Amino acid sequence: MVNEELSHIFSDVADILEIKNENPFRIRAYRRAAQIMEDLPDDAGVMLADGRLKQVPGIGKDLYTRIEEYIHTGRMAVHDELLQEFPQGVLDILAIPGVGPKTAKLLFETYGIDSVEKLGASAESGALQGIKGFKEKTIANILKGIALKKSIQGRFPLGTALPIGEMIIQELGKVRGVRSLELAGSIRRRKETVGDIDILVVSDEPGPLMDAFVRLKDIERVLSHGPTRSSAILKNTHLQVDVRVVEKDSLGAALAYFTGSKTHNIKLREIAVKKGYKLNEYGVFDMNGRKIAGATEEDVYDILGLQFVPPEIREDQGEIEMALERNLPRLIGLADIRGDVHMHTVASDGNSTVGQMALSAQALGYAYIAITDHSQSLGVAHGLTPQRLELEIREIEAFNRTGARIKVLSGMEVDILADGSLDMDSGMLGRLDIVIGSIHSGFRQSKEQITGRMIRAMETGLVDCIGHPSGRLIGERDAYDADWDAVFSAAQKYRVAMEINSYPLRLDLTDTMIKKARSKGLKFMITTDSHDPKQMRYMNYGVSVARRGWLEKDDVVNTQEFKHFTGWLKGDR
DNA sequence: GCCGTTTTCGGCCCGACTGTTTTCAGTCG
Repeated sequence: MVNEELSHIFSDVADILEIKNENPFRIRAYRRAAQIMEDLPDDAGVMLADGRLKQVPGIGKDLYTRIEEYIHTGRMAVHDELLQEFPQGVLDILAIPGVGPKTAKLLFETYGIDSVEKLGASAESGALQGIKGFKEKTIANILKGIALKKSIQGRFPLGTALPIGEMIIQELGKVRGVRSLELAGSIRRRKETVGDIDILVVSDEPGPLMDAFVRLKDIERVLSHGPTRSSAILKNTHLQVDVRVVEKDSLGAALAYFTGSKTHNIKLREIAVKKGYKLNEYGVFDMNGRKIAGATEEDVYDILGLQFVPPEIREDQGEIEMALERNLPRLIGLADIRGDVHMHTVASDGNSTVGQMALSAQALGYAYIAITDHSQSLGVAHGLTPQRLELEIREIEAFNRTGARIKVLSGMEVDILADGSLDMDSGMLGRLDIVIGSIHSGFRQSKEQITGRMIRAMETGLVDCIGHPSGRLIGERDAYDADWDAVFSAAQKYRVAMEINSYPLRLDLTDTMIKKARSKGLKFMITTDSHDPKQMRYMNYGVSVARRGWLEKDDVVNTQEFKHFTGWLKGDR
């Protein structure tokens, strides 16, 4: 994906400029560009072609030209030239925790160390002894950093990090003197992957709290241990956890600061400066240094003249401008979901019966669910033949006669076959309350094939919703290469909803694709795709993604009460 | 390198921890 390539290149350029001790604001411009490329709502090449790239804030004349150059030639001269001066190995060294630009430069220019391997060998052989600023601890830290880097590859899925963060919060909550604990950082923004876990604590006894944290049994290594801030690496996952103690009357400012995103924060600070204030993690201060806000996040946003911005959309994607106009969307919440309408039973690859799934959903407060087992071509999942689907429909009808409060809809997650046809005869599908069409095979088809395939499925008029539309699995499989403009336009034409699949490794559609789909007027269904009653709890992940995609209650069909939801399914769209 | 109802030049966000420093630089978030 060209956006990721550009992000890496800009990040490399920023790194080398930093090693060269260049103008820090020029470096920041490149860093920001790297972030912007990652968050772009569409392919940079497409946005270049249709003129939208020119409008992107933070991409000025120079950066625009460089992006253009890369898209047309596959290279960027400034990047190539800088790599001539400082080879890739130096950038790898810079990526080691504890090694910054100054150290990398010194090691390379004075000692010719241009790879992590050489650095490791020099550290072990004692060759680094005697270099100014290098004593035993520094050298030991470099070796630890190299080992750590090897063990940590990339980011962690939200579904991994969030439960761990909540578990640590629970543990630390038992420590004497603790008044409140909050997750901050990208985990609070509910980004689909997170780099680390940030926790803020208000405590009457910070010292013991910090001691308790670094002694947690799940901690493998303590990186730092101070009176107000400590960092450690967890066993097994090698996730980094940062804990900070803040004063009660600074909690709001600290939450805002440590929740980020970085670009959102910088904008907030700029607004503060324009008003003659100073904003830091302790509060908002007037020109006399008097604190005028900080206890709650609401106060901080309010005194800056902004509407409160929900954490999930603090990505500097226009939310600050809208908050200034008090025009933010009212984001959907978990409590708005009335029914979970994509789940499996023992009939295909689930592990519970219709009744068990239904009663579990009822306990969660839902008014309705839909049973949507797989179709027959998905042999590995024991997909249903028409005869077995017939039996399942009867089983659902029988459950609905038991007098249970919850209503069960009959449905199917029918495979969209390689040619775009559906894996079940249309007569059967027509009898069902809800049909989700999904792709489970032929992921590597060409862009034209995949796009045409999805559109043909929608043209049948039998599909209510496209399941896990992009097909991506976080960290395992990229989204299909489809023409999403064409797919979403077809979905709009045929009034087909897009699923937001809450399964933690899917989270599909993604936040940026949701924004794009919504801009075409599409509706959504947030579902869990549960194969077990426990998995119904994943709904909060899907809702988080929807919030990151700026969705409101009315954008999501399964927020409607039963009568209206079934009305929508019957064609009242 | 970006950006602009005060500016096309001169601004651009802020603090904690570590290690080695006897007063601070480097790194990180």
